[in-house]
Amino acid sequence: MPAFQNAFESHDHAHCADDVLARVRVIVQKNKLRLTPVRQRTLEILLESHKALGAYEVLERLAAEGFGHQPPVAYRALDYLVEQGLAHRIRRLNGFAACMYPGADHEPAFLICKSCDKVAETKGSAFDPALNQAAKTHGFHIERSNIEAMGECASCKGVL
Amino acid sequence: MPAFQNAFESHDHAHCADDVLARVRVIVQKNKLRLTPVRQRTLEILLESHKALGAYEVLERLAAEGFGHQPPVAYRALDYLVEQGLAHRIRRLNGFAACMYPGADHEPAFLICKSCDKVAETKGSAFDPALNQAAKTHGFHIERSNIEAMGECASCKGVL
DNA sequence: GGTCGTTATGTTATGATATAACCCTTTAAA
DNA sequence: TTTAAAGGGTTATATCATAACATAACGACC
Repeated sequence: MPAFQNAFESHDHAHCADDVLARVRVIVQKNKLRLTPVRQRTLEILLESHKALGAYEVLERLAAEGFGHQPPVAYRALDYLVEQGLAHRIRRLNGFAACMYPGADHEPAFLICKSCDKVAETKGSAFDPALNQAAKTHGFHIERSNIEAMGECASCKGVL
Repeated sequence: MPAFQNAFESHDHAHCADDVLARVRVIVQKNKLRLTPVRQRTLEILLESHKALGAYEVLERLAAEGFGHQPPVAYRALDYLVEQGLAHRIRRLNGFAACMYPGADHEPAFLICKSCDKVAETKGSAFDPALNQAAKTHGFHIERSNIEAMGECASCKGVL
């Protein structure tokens, strides 16, 4: 498993997505998750691109495919995926993205390209050292953390 | 200037806030910022506590003090402060907090206590090493980044 | 195989957050 | 002192998210 899933370079995306799905299947088995049809499709929709999707975008897709038409349908599926570590919330974009390292139990970090809107995930091995140090010193217990970095990817830099 | 502003321990907050304001005054002078009444008050309101405030909470306060009553009043003041580096947006909380290190040009990192809702800012010296490395390797140019860590502060851990 | 508590999925309605567009006033610079 | 730019107020609306409730599906158990 690579340490960095480069969403920005062109790649065999079908393989890329299938690879994630294959790992998801293992986790589903192992943890006895109930990856129901809505949830499965929601994850697949997220995996179609490396962009973060808003809940309402996902909802549109789900509705078109015969699932419910109301916001909670999408939010529930998305929240479930996030809880199970199969997706992440990208707060800066009010959106969601499939986790590229399902099962790896990591603190996610994201590179977000302001030009093409794509999102790449890195699997940070641990909490940021400086932050971790500060937390330790003052007795703060970190449960979860995430990093969102805005910038521009190589492809877009070349274009502009 | 300390490397970590501990919002969670009891402290002389009036001094703490005044200290920040004093540094802000220097920056305002140096950069010829227009810290108008709404903006100044908005910053002061943020500085009253170590909690992140929603735009509508700020708005209520401003309205009560004779400023405008509509959302853009608060959002404009808050956005200005963020642009000038005098405040930060805490996305996880849909809120804003005064910057504790104005003028220090840093990538902020936050410890957010889930129990008392207070927010402490650390002045990360640079981008997260792992993320920075990934970005470099793939030619991604990071412009801004921030870290938001959820957890529980020492005071709240003691209580629970 | 029924039954029963739990989980899932759908609904309607509403809450919370954020911005667009417009108009007048203030500011600072020519 | 005119004038362009920035500020601050408004109304209206867009966008994002959840509360509360009803029915259906699941799965553990006797």
